[in-house]
Amino acid sequence: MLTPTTTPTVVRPAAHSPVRAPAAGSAGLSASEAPNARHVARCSTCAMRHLCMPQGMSAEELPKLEALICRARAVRRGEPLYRAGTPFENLYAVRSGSLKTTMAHRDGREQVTGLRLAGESLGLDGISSDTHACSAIALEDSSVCIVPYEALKRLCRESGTLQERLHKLMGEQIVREASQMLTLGSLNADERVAAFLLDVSERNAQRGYSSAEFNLRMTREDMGSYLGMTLETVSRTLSKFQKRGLIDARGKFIRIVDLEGLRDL
Amino acid sequence: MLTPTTTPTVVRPAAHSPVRAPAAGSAGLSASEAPNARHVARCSTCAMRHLCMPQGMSAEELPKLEALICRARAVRRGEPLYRAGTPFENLYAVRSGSLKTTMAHRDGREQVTGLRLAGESLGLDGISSDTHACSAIALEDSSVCIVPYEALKRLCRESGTLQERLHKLMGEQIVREASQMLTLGSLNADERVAAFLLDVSERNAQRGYSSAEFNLRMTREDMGSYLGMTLETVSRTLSKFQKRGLIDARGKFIRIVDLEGLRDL
DNA sequence: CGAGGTATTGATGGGCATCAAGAGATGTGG
DNA sequence: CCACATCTCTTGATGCCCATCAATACCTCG
Repeated sequence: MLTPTTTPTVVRPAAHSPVRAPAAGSAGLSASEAPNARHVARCSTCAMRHLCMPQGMSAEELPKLEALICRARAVRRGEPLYRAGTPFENLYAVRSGSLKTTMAHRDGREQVTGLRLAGESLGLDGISSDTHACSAIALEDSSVCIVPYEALKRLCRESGTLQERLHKLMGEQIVREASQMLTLGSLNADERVAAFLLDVSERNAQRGYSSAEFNLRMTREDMGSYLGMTLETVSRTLSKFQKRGLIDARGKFIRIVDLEGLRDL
Repeated sequence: MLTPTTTPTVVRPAAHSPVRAPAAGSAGLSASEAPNARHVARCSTCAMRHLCMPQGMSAEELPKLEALICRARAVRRGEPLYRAGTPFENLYAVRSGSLKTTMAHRDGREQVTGLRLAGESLGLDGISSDTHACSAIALEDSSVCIVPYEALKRLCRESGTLQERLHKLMGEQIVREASQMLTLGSLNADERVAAFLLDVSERNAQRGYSSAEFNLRMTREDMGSYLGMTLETVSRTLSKFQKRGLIDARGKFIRIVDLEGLRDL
């Protein structure tokens, strides 16, 4: 359902990336992105039937689902997919690229509350009040699948499998956020940065990308904001990890050298 | 649905509370708790039809819903309603009393991740993996309504209203947790404590209790854990607020004197 | 190439953790 | 009902982690 039509077999090399991540895995799905059809593209070779409903959805339900989700939208780096305060209509799944979610305090202070990588879902923050509580900003030129919420809800009433998927998706976000509360509330700077790197690594692995190296498109400031610390402390911590031989960081490209070492912080 | 059969008109005086909170509001619902029927009690005078589905549920759907939810469970202070790692089967709604949710880090460090007051729901942390990610511990002798999740899911497919309610409930938790991430990541000690007091105050108001004064059954340590600081800092901060005339705190009983003052921190 | 955003590294100070001691609250058993 | 043990809270003294300020180097893109 909210698994997008992305290409988990290939680590998309970043424009201007100093180092290229090698391909990893091989799920045998062909890419389907149409980078030139900018704002609305059909997911024609949509791999949905493989990716979205792995656990048995009846044959008659499938076409409805595909009809629902087969729209895509491109978002340029720095641009919002949606803004806090705007009406909630759609859920999204990241097809390619990555986005950050941010939330603002009453006084205007803004904080990064989440990072969404290719294959992950987006927009659940709008369900509670029909208005988005967060903004979603592209960290690089990205593409998302659009899932109209009202239509999805209707489908969920017809398909228990789909309902189950949606519930799990929400449940996962609840647990992920609680876990981030732990990070922010209990860990020191080193532990926070390590936890973050391990989290991204693991999520990459889950989507079929490399768990050992990746391009983190967030700035140090974004990371700091997400981790409740300053960009300087993030930078210092990464340098320290580098000196200790835990990671190999060159700007936004990060290679994890000693996974266990990071876990043992 | 997950609004329990509680009595929002009366502030239940705490045993051993030095000060009694006055009654507030008057929704005209009679209390229905049976404190002696310890472990399983029928919510016989269940006020569900008033509280749970305020936004139009069809007459034929109601009986099913009542049949589903009409079980209660008592939890003694300090006892778990459920523990992290145990199988997920039910959602809960707090009928009376209050509970904290806690989550443990890999190394065993435990942190309070939430506070649930009478009228609030509990257990969503189990949906994602069929296993609870958090533990729920009673802060005082409490009573909860039990809502079997599988049965609820089935009902949600028959009733769009119910489906909507469940989605909103999950969405609200997602936003609430994101908001707590802001608190932990961006605010200093004073601001955190103020934000917490204001949050509890507002939630009390929403449920028909007093927003100006309440018994916070958490210890200073629980509060500190929830707010990412030490119990000493919590205590100092409350004392400081007291000196400034912002609150009147006597142990666990707290009266908010200057709401605006707290907001303006 | 040059400008603006981004990252690194150093020096300094403050906010909050930590350690400590004592007062108060709570629950129990005689 | 009181005495005692235990938990909880308050307040003080000290030190450390990380924010802040600052300067420079580095990317990245027009």
